[in-house]
Amino acid sequence: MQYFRIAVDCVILGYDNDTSQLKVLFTKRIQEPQQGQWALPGGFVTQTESFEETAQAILKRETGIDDIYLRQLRAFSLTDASAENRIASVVYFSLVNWDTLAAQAGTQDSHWYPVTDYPALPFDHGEKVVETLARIKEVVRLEPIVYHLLPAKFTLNQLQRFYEVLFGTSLDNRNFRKKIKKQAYLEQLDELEQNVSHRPGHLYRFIPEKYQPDLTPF
Amino acid sequence: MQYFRIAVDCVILGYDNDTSQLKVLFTKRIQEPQQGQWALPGGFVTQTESFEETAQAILKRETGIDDIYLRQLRAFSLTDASAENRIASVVYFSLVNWDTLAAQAGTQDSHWYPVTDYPALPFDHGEKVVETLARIKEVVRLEPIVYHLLPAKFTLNQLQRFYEVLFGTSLDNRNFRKKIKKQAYLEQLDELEQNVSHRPGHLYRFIPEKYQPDLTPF
DNA sequence: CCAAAAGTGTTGAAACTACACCCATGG
DNA sequence: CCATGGGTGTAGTTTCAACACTTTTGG
Repeated sequence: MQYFRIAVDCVILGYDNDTSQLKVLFTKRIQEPQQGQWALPGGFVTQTESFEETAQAILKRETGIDDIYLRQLRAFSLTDASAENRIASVVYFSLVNWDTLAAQAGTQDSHWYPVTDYPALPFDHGEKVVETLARIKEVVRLEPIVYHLLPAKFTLNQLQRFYEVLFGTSLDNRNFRKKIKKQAYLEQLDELEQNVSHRPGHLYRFIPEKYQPDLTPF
Repeated sequence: MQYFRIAVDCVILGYDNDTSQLKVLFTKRIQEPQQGQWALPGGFVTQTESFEETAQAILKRETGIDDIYLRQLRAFSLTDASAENRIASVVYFSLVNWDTLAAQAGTQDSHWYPVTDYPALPFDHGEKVVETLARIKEVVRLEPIVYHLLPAKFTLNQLQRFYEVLFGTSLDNRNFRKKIKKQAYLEQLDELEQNVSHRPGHLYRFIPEKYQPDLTPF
């Protein structure tokens, strides 16, 4: 009978509103193999933890934040495989609000890379990042998870820019506004953007309770 | 450091065109715990296999079929947990063409239950079935995986009935036909349904190559 | 007053909903 | 000729795509 060690790898994504870039967090590996290389933050599942608890601990360690959107991508079987020391991994992805991050710049041992431009990763970590991004595009179309990546208050144009960055398209501003303003889960606030050197936009916020999944066949 | 055994559990779904029922395959557990109870077919991952290979072996064993649509749902951490003998599980779901099945009736040790009415399952198997069905509804809206469940040649009304069963709604026949006939991946054949005591329907088939995923933001 | 982004409306095309009757086959 | 399900069209409504100019603010 075969026994495995199980690692949890986290694809932690943040969105930098200022530069309109989606970023992913890597950490320097402190152990062999591949010591010193950038890789997905991860850790082994311990005796008493669920996978999700392991993931939460990794997120807390890497970002300092407790309450983070977290969702499993899937399990990968051939991570770092060798007959003697076989490791499986379970990948979680999480979306963090860049504004609430202390270490936006990264540290000695961790760095946020744009998802469009990051170093080669060891093992199957590259595949994990790519698959996560594909999955997020799917989920975004079904549920408004976008809001985990944006500040609590945002303008419609910031929201539009995010969609454009994620899908790599450009959207018609008027049509986008018409469509998004019909969503019940968006609320316009009586506040304006601050400290911008142009006409300030109205701020909106997301009301998760008002989101209802669409259960129609097509 | 904690070591795990990893099981693969398979949620195997088939669609019975005659009764318009979606069914799931259970097998009798041959070992303790819960010996003799109906449960998801499963098996442990061996030394040299990937999870997917394990799943394929289970499918072959249970259905006799090699080439089956197979997709990972996700990993579950607390399956059959005890501190001494901790087991993780990875759930795959697969969609089989009921027509090609030898043992549609089930055997002594395996049985197809309607997804609307099946016995209580041990461990977290019930949760796994429920989550699989929810996931399939999501995926069906994005990709035409429906076709794995239907016979190679089918009528539009059979297809409609399937959607109705899966989503538990009823669809307008004329509108359904208009919509589905626009899909490039459906081809009308020069053949009619056989052996029905009413006007026979035209047969259609699915052309997977013609399916293009929709990559638009909304 | 200039630069920069916010905000707004209309029109034609396409898609969606609702709805009722005739047709082909087997028994 | 009866029962059963197969197959079809239209009209009103809604949604969608395309498109350009005025407004507000900071500097």
